[in-house]
Amino acid sequence: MEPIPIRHKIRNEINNMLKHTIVVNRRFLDDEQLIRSEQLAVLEAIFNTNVRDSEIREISSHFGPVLRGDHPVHLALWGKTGTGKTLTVRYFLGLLADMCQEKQIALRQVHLDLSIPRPCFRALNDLACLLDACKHYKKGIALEELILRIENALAHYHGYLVIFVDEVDNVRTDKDTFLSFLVRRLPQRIPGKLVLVFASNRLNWMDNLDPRTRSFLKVNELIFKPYNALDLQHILGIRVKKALRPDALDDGVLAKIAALSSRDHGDARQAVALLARSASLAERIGSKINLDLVDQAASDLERDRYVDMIRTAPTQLQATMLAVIRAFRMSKSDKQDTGTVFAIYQRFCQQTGLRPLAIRAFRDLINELDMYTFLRSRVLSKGRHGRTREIILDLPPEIARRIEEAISVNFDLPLDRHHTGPQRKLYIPP
DNA sequence: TGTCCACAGGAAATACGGGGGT
DNA sequence: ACCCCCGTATTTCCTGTGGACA
Repeated sequence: MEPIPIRHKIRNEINNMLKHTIVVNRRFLDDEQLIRSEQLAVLEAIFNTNVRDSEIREISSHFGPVLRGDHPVHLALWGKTGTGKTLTVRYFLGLLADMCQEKQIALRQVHLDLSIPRPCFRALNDLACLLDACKHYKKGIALEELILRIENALAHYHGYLVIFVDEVDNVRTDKDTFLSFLVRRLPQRIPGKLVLVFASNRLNWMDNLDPRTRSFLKVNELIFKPYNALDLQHILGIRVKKALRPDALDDGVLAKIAALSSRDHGDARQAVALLARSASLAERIGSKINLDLVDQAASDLERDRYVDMIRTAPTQLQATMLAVIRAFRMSKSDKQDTGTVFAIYQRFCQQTGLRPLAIRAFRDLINELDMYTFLRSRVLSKGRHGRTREIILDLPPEIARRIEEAISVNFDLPLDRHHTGPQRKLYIPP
């Protein structure tokens, strides 16, 4: 007698869900799941609404001379994340490669993606891999050796070589070495025609560069403006058409998503993510996507961003964050200083067996948390009572609680008492 | 006016572990 | 197997400092 009602229940449940299906084709809400041709189709649809028209025209005229056999100067692109630099350039370079092939012009293009920060060494290593010059090394090989291998790999190539350096300013240690190699040394050592394309999200990334490199660097600059609400509406509209049922949206939902996204970043990827999240919330409660759901989705996304970040962060950074949270919980004051938080951190280390860091390193961790907006801090002098960094935690309590949870889970696991493992930098989701 | 607190944060030194060369 | 080099994380050492208080 038991199984039948359950079967009914399940059947009802599923039917109910199907009835409320909003997402017809989920893949179009997530670029990662699209195959290349679909990505290009979406991209072309976007370009066809004239959204990145002027930028494409500029890039075309920059590279046009290649088809005549001329050698264009380098190109520097500036624009915030999610303004389509990467996609536009890759799309364009793919097209250019095709055209060159038709005309029997040798052109090789590589995409050096530095979207996660890495030191000069890693960056060069990646480049070497892209050029099939060597395998991936972790350490232990001299920079000079890497450079020689890259040069050797290109020693007999006479055509064009376009290197698209994505997010240049993510080269942390020794950006000068990296760029001076690309800009000054490489062109002189290889017979091919080198064209560099730099993309960056800081306008002034060239300012604090070795002056010798800068004077060597002849570039054409191009700025990608953040998408405005209207552009975003176009972009979202295309996704909606491909992914959702036609009547799934309330009036004004698209406009609201576009407005929210353009207000605080103008990032198309985040706008699409917000749409996707709203859709899945709507599906769960079986309604259309309405304005309230958009708000809720926005706050969910923010929460997830923090929690994901802290979960993938190095152990010591997690411990620091936990110490900060505990400090606030214990004192009820809305301000804390480095000393007190450090004491709490040390006690925490004692309890869990984590090897405590010295105060100097701890201060750097606090700064890192500040950078990623887990907290706010500023140096403050209290006269006789010394000077300290005042720490303010202004995360919504709900988010703070989730963060604490995520960290605690991590520390419940048995710990390596002599943990001295290398500290990874915080992973920033693209 | 000078003192002195309680740190900030730069620089140099050290520790560490991977990896090539032999 | 051994040595040495390298990049990176962390420590040690150090100088600097805004302003309340005497």
